[in-house]
Amino acid sequence: MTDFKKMVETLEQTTEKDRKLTPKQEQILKAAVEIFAEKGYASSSTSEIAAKANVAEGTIFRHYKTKKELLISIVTPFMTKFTLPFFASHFAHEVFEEPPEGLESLLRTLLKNRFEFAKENAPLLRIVMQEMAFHPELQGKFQEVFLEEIFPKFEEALNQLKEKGKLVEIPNASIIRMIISSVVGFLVTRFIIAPDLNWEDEKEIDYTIDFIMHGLAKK
Amino acid sequence: MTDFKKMVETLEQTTEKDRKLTPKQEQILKAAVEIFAEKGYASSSTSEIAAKANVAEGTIFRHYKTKKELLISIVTPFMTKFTLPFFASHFAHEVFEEPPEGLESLLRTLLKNRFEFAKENAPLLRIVMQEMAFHPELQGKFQEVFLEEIFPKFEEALNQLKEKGKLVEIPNASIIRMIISSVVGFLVTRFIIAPDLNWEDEKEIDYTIDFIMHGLAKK
DNA sequence: CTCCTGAGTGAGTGATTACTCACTTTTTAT
DNA sequence: ATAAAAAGTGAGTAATCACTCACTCAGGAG
Repeated sequence: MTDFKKMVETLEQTTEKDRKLTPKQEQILKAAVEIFAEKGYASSSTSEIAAKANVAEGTIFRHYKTKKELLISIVTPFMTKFTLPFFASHFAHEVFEEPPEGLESLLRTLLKNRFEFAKENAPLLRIVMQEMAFHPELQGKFQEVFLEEIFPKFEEALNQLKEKGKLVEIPNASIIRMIISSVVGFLVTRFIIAPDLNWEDEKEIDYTIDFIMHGLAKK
Repeated sequence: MTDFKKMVETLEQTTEKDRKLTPKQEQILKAAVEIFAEKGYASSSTSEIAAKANVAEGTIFRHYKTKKELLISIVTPFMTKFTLPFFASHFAHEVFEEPPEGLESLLRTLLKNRFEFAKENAPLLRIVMQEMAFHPELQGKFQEVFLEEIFPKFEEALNQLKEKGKLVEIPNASIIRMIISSVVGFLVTRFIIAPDLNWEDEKEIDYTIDFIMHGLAKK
């Protein structure tokens, strides 16, 4: 009985992973996210993070062996959550229903989900885009999550649409690149480059979807 | 006669600006570009740059007062050259001729130019994209060059096309965002994210142009 | 109560940093 | 040929960096 209980606890720990955080630990993560986003990882000092978190510098290294480990434990859960919607049941199957707007509803779901997520996690988005280039560990996570999970699902959906003659006949990789360029280009402009403009989000989302739809429609 | 000669020389100096570089100075710039691109500005040390350039560390500071000044004198000419084609005579006027393919030829010229430029300056492209976020001085240059020069010319061209009924009726800012997202998305994927793939450049350029053209065509 | 473990601390450490400066060498002007 | 200016040098410096360590403290188990 106690064994079973422990088993459950262990299971919860491994699935929830980063729950059960000390208050100070949360303060550290919050401060680190803000400072990393503002000045970049390399220009942020652990002493500054400690100060902003109202914590002794040693406390940081009690929980994270190195500064880089702190970065990774910030970025990894973000990347995992970002990809979750792609495994939501209706993503891959949405394509099969409602033939006329198969791609459109797929895109709309995708874009609206990612929009809300980016809105609530703009600093994290910034950190990921900035630091990806320099940390092989992050590139590894990205590959794991994008190339091996998202890309294949995406490709499967595109093949279905091509068979129905709804899509231009160009390589899937090119199509995916164009979709992601448009989506990321919008999100980055909206939340990183010019977050203070007076954005009409609903309209911009519609424009972006129309652009992609017409750009990819069978001629 | 000598006065006239001096005048010409002065004129050449001010127009050519950063010519007449010492050999060592060129070595410094070359090494700095490589190291900045590889590890990022903040993680690059002046001592490492000096070593790679086969130069004493003091020599760097003889020519550039600070490390940041070195970065700026690398990035600024790049940004200036990148915008030059937008003032080439046939860019703004191209729209007026050959009504049927006004936008297409405009895009093709734009993309092919920028493609070749990015190809020859991939490390610089990387540095600009990475460091823009953290250095207000670079953001200022960008604003100067993009918002006050490129954007207006772009808008003018788009308005002409709209009058001819060739373009969707959505805000110019959105159209420009979509075009640039597609172009930059292609260049970044091609030269920064996955430069080692077997790219069929000609085809990808065509796909990208077709995508933009159909995405923006009047419905 | 005692013992133990994990959280929290902050002064201390060696390495590295951007930058300086007194000096030598090279280039240029006359 | 000579002087002045510019280019180049490398040891030296103060500041800052990520990280360590001996320690205190709180609280749960026995």
